[in-house]
Amino acid sequence: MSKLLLVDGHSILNRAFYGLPDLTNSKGEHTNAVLGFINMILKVIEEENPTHMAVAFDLHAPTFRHEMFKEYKGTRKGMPEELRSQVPVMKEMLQYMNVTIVSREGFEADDIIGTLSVIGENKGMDVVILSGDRDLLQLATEHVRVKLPKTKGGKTTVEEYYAKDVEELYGVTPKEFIDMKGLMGDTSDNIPGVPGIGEKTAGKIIADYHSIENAYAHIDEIKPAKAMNNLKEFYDQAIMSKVLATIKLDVPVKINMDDLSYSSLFTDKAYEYVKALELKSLLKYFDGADKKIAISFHIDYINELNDVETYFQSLAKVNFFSLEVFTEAKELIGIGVSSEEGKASFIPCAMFVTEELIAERLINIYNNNDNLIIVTNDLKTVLKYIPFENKGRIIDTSVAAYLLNPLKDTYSYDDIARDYLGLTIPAKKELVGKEHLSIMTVNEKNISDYITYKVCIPYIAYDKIMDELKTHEMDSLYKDIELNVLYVLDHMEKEGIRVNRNSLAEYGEMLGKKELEYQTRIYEEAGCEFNINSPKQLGEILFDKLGLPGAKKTKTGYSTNVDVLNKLKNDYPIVSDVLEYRQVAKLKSTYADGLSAFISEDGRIHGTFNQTITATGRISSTEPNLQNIPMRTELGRSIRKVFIPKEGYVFVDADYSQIELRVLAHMSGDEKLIAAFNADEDIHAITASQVFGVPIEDVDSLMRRNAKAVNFGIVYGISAFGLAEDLNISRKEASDYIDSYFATYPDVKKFIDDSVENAKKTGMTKTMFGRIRQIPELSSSNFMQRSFGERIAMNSPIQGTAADIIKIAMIKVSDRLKKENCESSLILQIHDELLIETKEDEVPLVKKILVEEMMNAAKLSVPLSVGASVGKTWYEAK
DNA sequence: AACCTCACG
DNA sequence: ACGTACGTGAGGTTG
Repeated sequence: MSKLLLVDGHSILNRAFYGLPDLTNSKGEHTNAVLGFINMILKVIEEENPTHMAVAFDLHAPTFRHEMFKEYKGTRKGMPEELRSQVPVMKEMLQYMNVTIVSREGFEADDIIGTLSVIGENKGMDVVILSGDRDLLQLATEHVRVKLPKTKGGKTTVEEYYAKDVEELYGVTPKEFIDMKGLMGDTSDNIPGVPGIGEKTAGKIIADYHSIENAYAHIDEIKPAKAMNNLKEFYDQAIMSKVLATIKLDVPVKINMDDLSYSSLFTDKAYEYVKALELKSLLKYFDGADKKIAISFHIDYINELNDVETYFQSLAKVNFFSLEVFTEAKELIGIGVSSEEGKASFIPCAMFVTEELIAERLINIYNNNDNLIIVTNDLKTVLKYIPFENKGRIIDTSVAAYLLNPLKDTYSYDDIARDYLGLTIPAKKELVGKEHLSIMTVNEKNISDYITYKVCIPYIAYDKIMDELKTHEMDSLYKDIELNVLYVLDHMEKEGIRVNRNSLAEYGEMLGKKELEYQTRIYEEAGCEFNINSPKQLGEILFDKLGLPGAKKTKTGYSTNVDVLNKLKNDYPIVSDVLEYRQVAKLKSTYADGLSAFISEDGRIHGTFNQTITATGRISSTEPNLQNIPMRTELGRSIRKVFIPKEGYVFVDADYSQIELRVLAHMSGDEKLIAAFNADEDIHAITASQVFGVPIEDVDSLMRRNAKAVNFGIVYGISAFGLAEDLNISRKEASDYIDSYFATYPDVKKFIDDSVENAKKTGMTKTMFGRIRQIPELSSSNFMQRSFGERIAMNSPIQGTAADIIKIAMIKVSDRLKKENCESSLILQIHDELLIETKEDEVPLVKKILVEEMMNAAKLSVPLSVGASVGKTWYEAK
């Protein structure tokens, strides 16, 4: 079956332009729309496998009936030059890519697409139309499908419509859709329609009467009366609107379908042009073809114990190999090794080849060859099965790739291959999908491919990725901090934290009772039963049924968050009950019930600490999240009583005081802020005293509260709006606070200005220890996005440096515990806090180690203050 | 899957 | 005019 792909050129280019951040190459040419367009059609081509393809463009600048008009009409500035310049570039690129461009004097792209779709359909082809313009929905039939890409929150989803889908959505057929448009009009397309008839009424009328003409014939039946009268009066205008809205299907295109037959886009000429435009991310498609041929992948299975032993003997002689573990439900299925480009060996874990044997042999090999370097893409998981000692000779490519670009969601082998080798390798999901990975399935073609790629890619990518780290001056950050902290995290995960199961269950029951009490009261106060957990239902009860004031809207309905409810709670008992209910419901579901599901057989919770998630360099914690255990309210905080040390042990907990503000003082070099910290007093009070110019003893609680909010604001990337929101004051007042803050600490002002300026110049921020974070938002043409980028530029160096420092502290603490032969273990990190399960007789030593190593983790121009305390539960130790 | 809400630093 | 404080993860509802 042949398939015709028709692309609405201007419309898709337009979508790409507004959907992507501005992108310029070294010659200053804007290229985002071209890049987005190509990516879009590549994706569609991959999905659809068309046999024929054409792109339609309007011959002149788009006319009134075109989508693009909508976009630039809004600003009344015409098509932005950044986009205009990309139109001829795109056309040229398409020529090089063997894609036929169809344009015709006097006709719009819509009309050409409509005509071609009819021709294609008549020839018995499947037709796919790609456009950003909903008007093209009128072209949908049983065999013509319209694809509408939508960008929502940076992600592109594609809606697809056959005729029946249009009917389902609008209740009218695609042909009737034109009549509907004739009635409702379209201001952005200059289609007047009938006044007073909107989408709803139009849809209903056309659903009932199927055309404007027929509706007019039954004009007396039309409801509501307003619509009837207006249709009477504006009938001619309605008919004219219908004509305007109708896409022509009979353009004399003089195109032979054979001319549109699809062939590879990746021609030599296209390659040259892509290179000239510096569309780096596209080069892989051209390179990819070459490299795929250059590297052939192969896998061997080594099953028998004898062969395995022989293999390990040979492995002991090489100085470099990659290693991956393969597991199912936490059980080791086997290991994969590559010591030659593209060649993988798989050793299944079965019979005499036990997990222990594999681990023992590999550790031996590692320990007996000081020149050996092992590379893997997931070292922390490897360590769970093969507990290598940290000798600094095992490299984790995923952590390296994270340092090079911390903004990505995943750093799997396919990501590494794409980003560092320009290779397109199928992802695990494509190869394995939901299939079970097990000893039984490892020989299946798709699964053995998966194993091969996963094992081979780190081996091949190692050089490139280490080079990149050097180029970005992050080799020390990587080897001295990240690779070491990885072992600490591994240790923390293995240790876990002990939880008192019974106390946790009791805590949950207590919350359950409270939850029920509040629920009953709320139902009474509301006069009906409803789902309090549903913001939608709650909002309707509070603001519609009970008519409470202060309703704020979110995208989907009323906002019912704490800020809104807190303002109402004193006047309305139901609101304070809802707040209480929310609190206990949260504590019960997330913490009491949530945590108990994670308690292992050993009575401990072994969470995961993620090293490659955050944009700033912090660690994150999942399954469960042990970094957001309640603290701020007494009821919540009391859950910390169920976290207990093992027999003969206690907890020692230490945290940094105001580490981010101290980092700010150091990085900005602001004398006065540094002096404030050297005074070793309440920093918010001193700030208040300095900003408001009063002696510290005269600082009242309001002044301190304001100063504290400004301090936070500075760290978050100050904005008058945000501060005003937080303090519930006007923007003017907030702005005055900020001004006086900056007047007091001029070098802080200079520092954050420099941070933003530098980030705009380089596209990224850097921490004291060289950790980078790209900020694509900074080059956005969207004000909000750009402002967000600026705040990120202010915050990331500070939050990131603090993250670097605590990572250093973790390594130093952990090393020191080992050096002093302690049996105590670091078990949790909560951003500025470390928790050590401490053997009772080691308490004084552990306390000393924690405070010393945390304080000495970095040398700043202000002291790093650390507080430590001891307790029989986490609750007591805080 | 998207959204809201809320727990932590 | 734009309409948000920075960084996370999890549970619940809803479409």
